[in-house]
Amino acid sequence: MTVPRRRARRGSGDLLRQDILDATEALLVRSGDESAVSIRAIADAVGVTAPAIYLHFADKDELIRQVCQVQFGKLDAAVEELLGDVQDPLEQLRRRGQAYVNFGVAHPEHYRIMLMGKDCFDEVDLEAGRMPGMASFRALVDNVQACMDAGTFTADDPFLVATVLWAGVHGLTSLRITVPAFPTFADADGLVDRLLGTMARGLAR
Amino acid sequence: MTVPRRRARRGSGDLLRQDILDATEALLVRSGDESAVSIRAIADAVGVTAPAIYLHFADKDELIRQVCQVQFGKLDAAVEELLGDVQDPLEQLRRRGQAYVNFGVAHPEHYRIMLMGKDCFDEVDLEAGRMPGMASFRALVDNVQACMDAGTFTADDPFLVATVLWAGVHGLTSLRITVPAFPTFADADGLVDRLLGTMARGLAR
DNA sequence: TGTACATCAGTGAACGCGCGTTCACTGATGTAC
DNA sequence: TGTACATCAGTGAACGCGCGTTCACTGATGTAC
Repeated sequence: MTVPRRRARRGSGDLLRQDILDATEALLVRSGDESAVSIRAIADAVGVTAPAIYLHFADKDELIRQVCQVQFGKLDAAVEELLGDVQDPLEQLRRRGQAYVNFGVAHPEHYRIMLMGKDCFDEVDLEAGRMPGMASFRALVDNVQACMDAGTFTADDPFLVATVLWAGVHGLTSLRITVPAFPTFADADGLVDRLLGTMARGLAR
Repeated sequence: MTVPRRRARRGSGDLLRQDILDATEALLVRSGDESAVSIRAIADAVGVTAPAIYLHFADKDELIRQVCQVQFGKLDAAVEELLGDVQDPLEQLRRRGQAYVNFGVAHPEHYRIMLMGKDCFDEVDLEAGRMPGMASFRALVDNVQACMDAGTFTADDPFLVATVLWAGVHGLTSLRITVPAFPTFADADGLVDRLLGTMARGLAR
């Protein structure tokens, strides 16, 4: 254990809970993948023994899932922030894509867990339509709709169009994560623009 | 061990080698992911004890890598086969995309290992430009070039354009693998066509 | 045709390891009288 | 103000497990004489 932790005051047990979440995220960032992040390593990073984790989370799965949800929130925030006060819906779309890819490449391990792993989504959540990241997707759908309303895109099912756009941007993100050495990935930003430009042109009226 | 194996004749040790490769692939298909496929499970499936594996492969990594390479070959073959004798380069491109996605969705675990895992590519291979699947990508580049030559696409760097197309198709493939329950994935084939149609239109002259 | 011997495919048992999780416990903290 | 007690955050040791890998070996197969 790096440095043992002082015990929390009574009724303040939840402080540790937050620290566990933070430490788990930090370990995921550093060590790479989920299976490399053990309960013992997390406990050690927090300055506590392994069983203490179970005072705050039912099991490892629940802990990891919570971390994922937080990450989806951060992705959302990153995208919205880069949008700034841009009004043009097409430019919004472009920025959305850029922010998405940038986030994924900057947090490859989180992106992996969120969208490239197994059991990314709780079955219960899925069935109930409460998929994490769904809010973000809905914002994309609205953006596509705005492009159609503005006459920039041909009128079409915005949900389907958004899926296609998402696929493209996700494809670029995940390939940059798994095959970073691929030659054309050198000019990364250019590639996103190119992808979105191509798609926008294909969707244009 | 399900059913013990008869020992190979002298000089025929390589028979087991092939059986090990096959069994590993089969286990990957069934059980899902790499870490779930253990040396012991492989040996058991072949009808042999675990140490026997090491007579044919230096370690687990090498075994898995070999399986991956075989899979890349199969993906290649699947794509080329669906091409048939189509001449129109744009239609070729469309079929290429369809075959790619179909292969990925039909062999999700292999696709995972090939293009969604960590350490997909041997560093040595990468540095030498001998990336598995590179042959397949080059064929895509040629196809794009053909589209340009035919005047279907605007003249451009075919390598970059191929990257963008790959990203799109890979995105769709991998999302269908990780988030199969996503609503718009119901009409799977339609989605590939839509994606490729949009991109083709965006690249058109 | 028979026998001694080298080869080599494969075995059986064990190694050390790290994992998630459990369980009985300790001891600091706060509360009641 | 002091003391007994309940609470609860966290500990220490251990559980069983499956993993990749090693190592000394066995015994069938082929070969030389």
